[in-house]
Amino acid sequence: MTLAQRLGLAKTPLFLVDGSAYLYRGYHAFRDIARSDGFPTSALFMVFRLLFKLLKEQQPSHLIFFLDGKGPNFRSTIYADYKANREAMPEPLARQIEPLRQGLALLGVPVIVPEGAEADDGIASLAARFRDQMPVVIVGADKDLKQCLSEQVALYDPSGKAERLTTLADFTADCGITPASWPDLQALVGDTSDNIPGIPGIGPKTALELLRRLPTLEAVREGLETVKPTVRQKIAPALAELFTYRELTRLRTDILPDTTLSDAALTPPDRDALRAFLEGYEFRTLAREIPGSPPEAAPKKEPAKSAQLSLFDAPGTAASAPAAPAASAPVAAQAPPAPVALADLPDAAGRALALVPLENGSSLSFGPDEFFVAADPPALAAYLARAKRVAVPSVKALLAAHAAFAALPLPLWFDLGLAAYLLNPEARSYGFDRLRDSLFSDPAVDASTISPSDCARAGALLADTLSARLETAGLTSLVATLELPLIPVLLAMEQAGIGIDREAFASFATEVAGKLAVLEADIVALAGKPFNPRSSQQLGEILYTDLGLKAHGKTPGGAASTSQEALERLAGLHPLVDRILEFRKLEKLRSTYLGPLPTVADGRGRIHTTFNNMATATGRLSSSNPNLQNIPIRGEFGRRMRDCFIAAPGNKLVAADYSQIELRVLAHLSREPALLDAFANGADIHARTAALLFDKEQAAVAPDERRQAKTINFGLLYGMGPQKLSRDLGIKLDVAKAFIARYFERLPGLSAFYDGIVESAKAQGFVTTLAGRRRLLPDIRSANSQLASQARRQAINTVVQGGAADIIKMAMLAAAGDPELARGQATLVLQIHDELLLETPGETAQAAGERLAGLMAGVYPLAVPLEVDWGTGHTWGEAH
DNA sequence: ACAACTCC
DNA sequence: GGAGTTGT
Repeated sequence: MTLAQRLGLAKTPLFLVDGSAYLYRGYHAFRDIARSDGFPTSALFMVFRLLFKLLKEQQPSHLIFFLDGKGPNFRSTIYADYKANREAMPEPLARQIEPLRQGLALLGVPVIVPEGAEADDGIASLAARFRDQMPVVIVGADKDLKQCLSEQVALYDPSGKAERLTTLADFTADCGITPASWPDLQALVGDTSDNIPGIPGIGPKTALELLRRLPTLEAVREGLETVKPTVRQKIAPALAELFTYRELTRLRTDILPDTTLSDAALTPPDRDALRAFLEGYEFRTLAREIPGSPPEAAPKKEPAKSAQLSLFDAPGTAASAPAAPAASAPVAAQAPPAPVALADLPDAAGRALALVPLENGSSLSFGPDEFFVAADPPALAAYLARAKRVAVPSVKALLAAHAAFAALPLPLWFDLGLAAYLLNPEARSYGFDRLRDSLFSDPAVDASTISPSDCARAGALLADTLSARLETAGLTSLVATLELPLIPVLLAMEQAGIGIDREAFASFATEVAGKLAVLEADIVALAGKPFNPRSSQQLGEILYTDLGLKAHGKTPGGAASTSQEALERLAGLHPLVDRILEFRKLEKLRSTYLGPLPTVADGRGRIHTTFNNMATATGRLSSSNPNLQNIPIRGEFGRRMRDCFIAAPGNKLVAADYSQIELRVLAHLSREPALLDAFANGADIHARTAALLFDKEQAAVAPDERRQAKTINFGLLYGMGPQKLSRDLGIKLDVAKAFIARYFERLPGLSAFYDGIVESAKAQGFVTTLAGRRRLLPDIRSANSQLASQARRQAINTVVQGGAADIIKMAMLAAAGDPELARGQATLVLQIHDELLLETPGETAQAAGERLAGLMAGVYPLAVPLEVDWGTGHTWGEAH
């Protein structure tokens, strides 16, 4: 049944397709789809499959495919943060745009790219303009499109398994407000994907309740006195911003003034060219759907369906010439590399900006991967060696680009990204472009003398600005003694990599795959109908709708949760539940570790991660591509997994980890006598806490009491709230509250320490760690109690987690610079927050372990001893 | 983009 | 509390 029939329309509607949305969705959903030569085709596949479905089922006469306009649009001029946390279009997706335009031209589908606006704005404008001439169906899934709904305009999302048709009636029944109030709703609730904060503490429920009575922000402002005080308090201070947010969400209805209905008319496709195009991207099933295609031997998928495929014969049948493919001008032309120049050369006048264009006229660029267009790195390095200071976006990236730079003395470098990170470790990114732009919007900086395109001068100004700020913030020595020296160490670790045992991986993977196949068959049989157990959505439907099980908790998105925690509460109620839990465990193992890791190993069977030193708010490192900091260790498969990581032949691995480093940092900072005493005497800290909490001798503590104390001890590092504790422990909220109260009563030093942190954070606006690292926490002064207590938890966690991060970074420096370890040819290979992994010739392994443990334990004197557990072995599992 | 899972 | 990766 066509949509026209379902909607009771007399005419075939005009279809307006939110193309950009489907490109991204296809790109994300089928990341792995690519042509056999590796060219990514995921988004193309999604779009053409969608269009074929539409053309086939709906037989439209008019349809427009919209893409987002390039570059900044009017929204960023209203609000600088708009979509600020959205990255540029990923390169594999960008490469599909030109082919997409060609294919659409062959298909006869008109494409519109609204200039300075987004696809949604074009859709809203044309829907409003044409809806009186013919009914409109918007094809898309973006929730903001809901504001376009009217009697003549419906919203349709055919992608995915369950297609969705939303009409005005559906919307009204659902929300109880008119579509025109949608932007007002979003302004209140916020939208993370558009970086619209909304009002903290106001969710969809509160906002809808409000808007049903007062349907616009204006009405809310007028009737503010009638709003109940708890809500009013949250809204009142942000009233002005709310209007800005609404403008961002509100789609424009006044653009594309010159577009007429005839621009939306489909033209007949060039079937042969289209078929060749689809085959060229290896979309063989799609190609075969085009009438006149050779039936092809084997596949029995859709035998005689081509009879329905009159779609391509739509309105005027004549096989007229296809519209010319979009100009084949280089759409994806890369932005020209920013010319750079950041060396402060000694000069009579003080300094001259360097120029860095070299003899051959090439220049340095600041791309994350490529620093050189054509420059000769050794020549450049020699040139830079004459400088007093060289500022670069990322020293680590530069050193990684060519070994020649490693010869330059470390103090020469000024790392712009690192400086910006240390000044505010919560900013989104520290790329040069972002930093440069920030200069021009910073009221404290006079950037009037430089032009935005002059990267050389911008870079130098940035270096001056950041360096002065580091000084003011007391961060200079952190850079000089810890963060900068760590950079070559991290790079060396990345380059060393860690070996894997390919055979161990293979046999483990085979075993897991076998178990998964059995489980999946079982699961589907138990469910009674085919479904994908990887999909939480489908699983929720089976569990909570079909089987009628009771859901425990919801996801932030409002759906019934199928999380491990929720599922474990259902254990025993249905055999499906246990299998799903088992399936999830194995599937995670397969998809995250067993499958991908062997494929990223180099020719010598070693995996090289990237350690990011500007990623976390607390000063920890992070690891990515692949992440080697979350390799399983617990559970029945942990050991086996770590046994897949091995030393090179003749070598051994040494694993050394700090015991309870965060609790020790806490003991040190708080000087709480009970903690100091426990650690000084090598006591079991959790048992000791339990003894204190339950008023008994440590020897009399029951295992469950120890477990509870352990949960509290950990919760405490995270700033702990009674809610989370009661959930984790499975106890009532007031019991948890009483528990916490008693805890602080017995450990008064902690209580005082926490108060002190919060007080100083309030006074200064930031907290600092052992090494002087800082984190800004403006929210700690917020009148919004939710925000304030979140900031309070972050304050506590940052000094503890960040302090531990400082210590292990010092240990890494000590290990990397230690002559004894160097003599034994021991090299660092991994850091996992409280653990260091070293690879060393078998003969020196024992000595290296002892040495490493000694260095780690002695690197920073705390009020309690730092204990280090260590071991060696051929595999990582063994070394533990 | 979200939900789920891994680690410390 | 802090991360990264996978799947849909």
